[in-house]
Amino acid sequence: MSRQPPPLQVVRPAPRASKVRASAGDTSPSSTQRIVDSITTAIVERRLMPGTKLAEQKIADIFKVSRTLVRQALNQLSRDKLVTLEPARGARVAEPSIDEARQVFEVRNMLESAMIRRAASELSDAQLAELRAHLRDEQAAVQRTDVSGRTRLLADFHVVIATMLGNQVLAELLSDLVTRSSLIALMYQSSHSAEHSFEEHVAIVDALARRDARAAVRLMEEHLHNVEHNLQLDPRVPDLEAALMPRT
Amino acid sequence: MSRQPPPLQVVRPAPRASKVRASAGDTSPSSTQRIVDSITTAIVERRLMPGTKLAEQKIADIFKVSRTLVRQALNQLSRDKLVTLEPARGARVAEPSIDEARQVFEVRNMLESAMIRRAASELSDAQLAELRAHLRDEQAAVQRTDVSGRTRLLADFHVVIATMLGNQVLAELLSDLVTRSSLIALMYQSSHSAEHSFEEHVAIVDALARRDARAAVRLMEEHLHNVEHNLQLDPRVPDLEAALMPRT
DNA sequence: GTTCGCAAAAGTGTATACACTTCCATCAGC
DNA sequence: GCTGATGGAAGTGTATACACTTTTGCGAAC
Repeated sequence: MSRQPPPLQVVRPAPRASKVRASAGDTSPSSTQRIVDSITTAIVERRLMPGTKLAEQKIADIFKVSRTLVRQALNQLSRDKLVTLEPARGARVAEPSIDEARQVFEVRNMLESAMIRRAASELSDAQLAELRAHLRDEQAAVQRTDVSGRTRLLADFHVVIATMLGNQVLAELLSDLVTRSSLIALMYQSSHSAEHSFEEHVAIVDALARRDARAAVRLMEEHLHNVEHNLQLDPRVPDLEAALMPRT
Repeated sequence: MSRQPPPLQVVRPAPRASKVRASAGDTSPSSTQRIVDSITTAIVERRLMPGTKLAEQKIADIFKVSRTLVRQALNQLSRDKLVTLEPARGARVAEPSIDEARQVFEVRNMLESAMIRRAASELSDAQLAELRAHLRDEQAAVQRTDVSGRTRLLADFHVVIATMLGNQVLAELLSDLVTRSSLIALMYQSSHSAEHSFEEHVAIVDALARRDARAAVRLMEEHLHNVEHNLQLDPRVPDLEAALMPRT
C-alpha cells in the first residue's frame, strides 16, 4: 500500500553525460564525478524515482568505492537540488514542490528569453546549422521512441544555445535548471508530449534563422509556458494522498 | 619578489553570514557550513586575496576539525567558484578571468532586469519601506567607512529584492552571482565607489516607488553596466605581469 | 656558478574505524 | 489485542590512517 518507491534499483553507469561542466579533454573523470553523472542520468531518465532512498553504503558497493566518495557525490547532487539531505537521515531523490517548480520556470523564463533575444542577432549561420543538426537528433530520438535519449536531447537544446553564445556561466546555470526541470516533469507527470516540444524547438530555430528576435522570444516564452502548464501542478491527488499518508 | 600572496592569514570566524541558503531557524549550523561561511566572508571582505593557497590541514587546525570537513567546505566553495581546486595541488582562492567577469555580469543583467521589472509592479508598499530601510543601512555603512559591512550590504541589496519577490530559487542564484561579483571587483580593483553604488540603489528604489518599471529597468541596467565597466578589465598590467611572472 | 637529479617533506586522495543517531522488531505490561 | 518501552541492526557524521603525488631543498656533476 505504501506510496514509497522501492528502495533503490540498479544504477547503471551512464552512457554519456553531456555535461557542460567538464570543459577540456577530461580523459579520466574523477570517481566522484562518475557517481554524480550516473545518478543524475538515472534521475533524468526516470530510472530513479523521487523519494528513493540513496543509502551511502549501497551506492558505494555498486561503484566499488568507499563511502567517502559517495558522500562527496551526494553533497554535489544536493547542491544541484536533485537529492535532499536530511541530517542523520540520509539522502533521497528530491521531490521538488509545486512552488519550487514555479520558481524554476520563472527563472528559466528570465534567462532564456534574454538569451534567445541575443541568439537571434548573434548566432552565425554555421551555428544555426548546428542547431538544425541538433533538431534532427531530437527528431530521430522522438521517432524511435528513445525515451532517455530524447529527454536528454530536448533538455540539451536549451543548453546548446547558451553555449553557442559563448557564455559558459550561463550554460552551466541553465544546465542545472534544465536538469531540475526534468526532475520536475518526471514528478508531475507532464502531458506535454515530446513531439510537441520538438515542434516548438523547430519554430524557435526558424525564428532565429529569420533573425526575428521578437518572434523567437515569444515562441520561447510560449514553449516554457506550455511545458510548465502541462504539468499536473494542481494540488489534487498528491495533497490528499500526502495528507493521508504522511511519509514517516 | 613574487607576486604570490602570503600563504594564508588568519581566518577569523565570520560575524554573521546573511546567507539565503539556511532557510529556517537553523540554530546550529553544521561545522562544514561554518567553514564555508567563514571563508566566503573572508574572501568578500578582502581578508583573503585571490590566489591564496588554502591548505586543508592548516584550515582544519584553525577550525579545530578534521580535514574531512574542510574538504567538504572547499568542495562547496569550488562549486560557488570562489575557490579553484587543482587535482593533487590543492585549493586556492579563485582568480576569475576577465572573460568570466564579463559572463557573470551578462547573466546578472539578464536576471536582474527581468527581476526589477517584476518588482516595480509586485512589491508592496511595506516591502518598499523595507528596501528603504536597507538603503539607510547601506548609507550608514558607507558613511562610517565600514568596508566589510558596506560591501555586504551593497551586495545584499540585489538579493533582498529577489527574496521579496518570493522566488527562493532566484534569490539563491543571485546570491551566488553577487558573491562572485564581489570577488571579481576585488580582483580587478573597481574604481566604482561605494557612494556611487549607493546612490544608484536609491534611484532604483525611487523608480520602484513610482511604479515606473521602465525607469527601474533602465537604472538597474545602468547600475550593473557601471559596476562592470569601472573594473580595470583592460588586459594591461595584469597581462604583462602575468606574462613575465608565470605562476609556476 | 649554474643545472640537473634525487630524496625528504608537505600535501592531497581514498579507505577505514568508530561514535552516535535513527529505525525497526520484539516483548512486557495493561 | 493494543500501547509503549527496549535492544539491536542499519545508517550517518567525523576522525584518522595510509598510499600516492607534488613540492622543495640539497648536493653532485659540469
